[in-house]
Amino acid sequence: MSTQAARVATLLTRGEPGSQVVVAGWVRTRRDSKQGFSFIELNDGSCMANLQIVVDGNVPGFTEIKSDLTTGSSVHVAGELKESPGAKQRVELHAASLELLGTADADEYPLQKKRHSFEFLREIAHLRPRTNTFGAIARVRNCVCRAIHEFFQSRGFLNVQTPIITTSDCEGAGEMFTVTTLLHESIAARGETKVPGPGTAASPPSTLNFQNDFFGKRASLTVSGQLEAEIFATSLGPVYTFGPTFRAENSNTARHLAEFWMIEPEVPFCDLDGDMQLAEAFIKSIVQASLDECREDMEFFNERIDNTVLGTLQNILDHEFKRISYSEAVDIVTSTDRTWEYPVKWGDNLQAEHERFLTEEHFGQPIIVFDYPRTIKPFYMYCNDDGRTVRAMDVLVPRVGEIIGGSQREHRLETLDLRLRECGLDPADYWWYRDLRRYGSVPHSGFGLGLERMLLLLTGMQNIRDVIPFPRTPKHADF
RNA sequence: UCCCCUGUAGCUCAAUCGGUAGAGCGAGCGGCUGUUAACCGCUAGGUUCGAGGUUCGAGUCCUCGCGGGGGAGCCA
Repeated sequence: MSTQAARVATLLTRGEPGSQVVVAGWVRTRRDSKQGFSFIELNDGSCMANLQIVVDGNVPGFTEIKSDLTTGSSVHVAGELKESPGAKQRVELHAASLELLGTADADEYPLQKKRHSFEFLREIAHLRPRTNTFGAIARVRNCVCRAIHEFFQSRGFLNVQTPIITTSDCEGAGEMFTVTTLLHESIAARGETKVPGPGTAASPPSTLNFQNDFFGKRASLTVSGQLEAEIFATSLGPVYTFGPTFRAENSNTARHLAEFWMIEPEVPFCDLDGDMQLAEAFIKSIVQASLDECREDMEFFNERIDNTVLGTLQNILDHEFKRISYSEAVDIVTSTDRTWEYPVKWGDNLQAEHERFLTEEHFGQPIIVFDYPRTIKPFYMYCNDDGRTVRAMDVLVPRVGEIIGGSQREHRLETLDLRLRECGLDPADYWWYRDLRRYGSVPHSGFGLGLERMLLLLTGMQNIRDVIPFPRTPKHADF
């Protein structure tokens, strides 16, 4: 085991026939021949494809362990790489030695040599990365994360770490998870020594005095790093955050998670037009990187998950995102002869059915809707001169819907205070946010991209719970 | 949180009007084969999600609970 194993991906693409190599991974399937030799499909997660191992019956110890080389077992193999006479692979490994590292009882191992439903695999999230689909998702997700950093770093953006525990309420972003130690203290006060685990019927005190809490005031898990990102953007130039985000909404859909990852750029001296340009270039760069760097995985998604994926992505690369104002969007939706479950009028939120119609049918490509009514948007968005709209924008894409939400920020102190009060908020609570407007205020803009929604777009997967390794949703936080 | 659907073998699903529990895949065994979604034969595998109820009789009908899916709202 002292030898560093080669990766299957490297061997399949660049492995030299005749070279001595060592590999390690998990058996996907084994086929035995009458002559006593076997074919083993070995997967090590480095790529979709398996490496075919040919094991002759006279390999030391092979006949003894052969029956244990079942789907899911792990092995360490050394041998010579040879050109393969088979049509489906360029090279194969002829084993000189083969060591069984761990068995996987075929009667019990949940992953069979057959197709499983995603619902079933979600129940065995600790094993699903061993499947083709979830391996591909993990690799694409990794590629996307790298592409995101590269996009911003190459443009001089600074990566800023905004807090996960926060006492600022980014109004409009939804319910927050409270972070508290008061439960521990109340339990200690009752003379109990152990804190009940999740799911135990702990009875919290009827009233919580957060002045006695760890932070001396109510603290929560962040729903957005935007307000803090603005601090650095108005000091250091363009910045971006890339971190986990938490929403305690009781949302039970294929597009919502209680814990998800969000990327939030914030750019000083930038208006909404610049913000929209940045959003479009950003999405296109991620799409391009996935197609360039994960070709095999992307073709798998197109073949086995959703055969419109590659077409949709190419369409995204080939066209400018269509920009329409909220007012135009309402006009289009109301002037079509379709009947809507929820009729819209100016001032209403666009419903999912309207957004889908616009991006999937009417335009057939990603669109950016901008200048929304101020009454349906949060306090921090820049107020237009018309007195009734704010400089907000949503990027809508086919099948997924809203993938980016952003805005130009209100940088005029008087207008900000007006809006805070209009939204029923106390300007005093936002004293540091207001200071950014009192001292050297500048126009600035930003947006948030949901990483998992981006992955839905890229992979064609239907459920957001399947594009994050360990999904957290109401009633679900296993693994 | 609301509306609709659903829960049967390890997995995916059948089971007519309420009348003896079935198939495919997977697994085990055997056969065949430089194989590769392998193929052929045989075998095993069930508290039909749980608790009540209606009925001579419940997988099937009713009530409640729990789980899963789809849609909606909230949003990324």
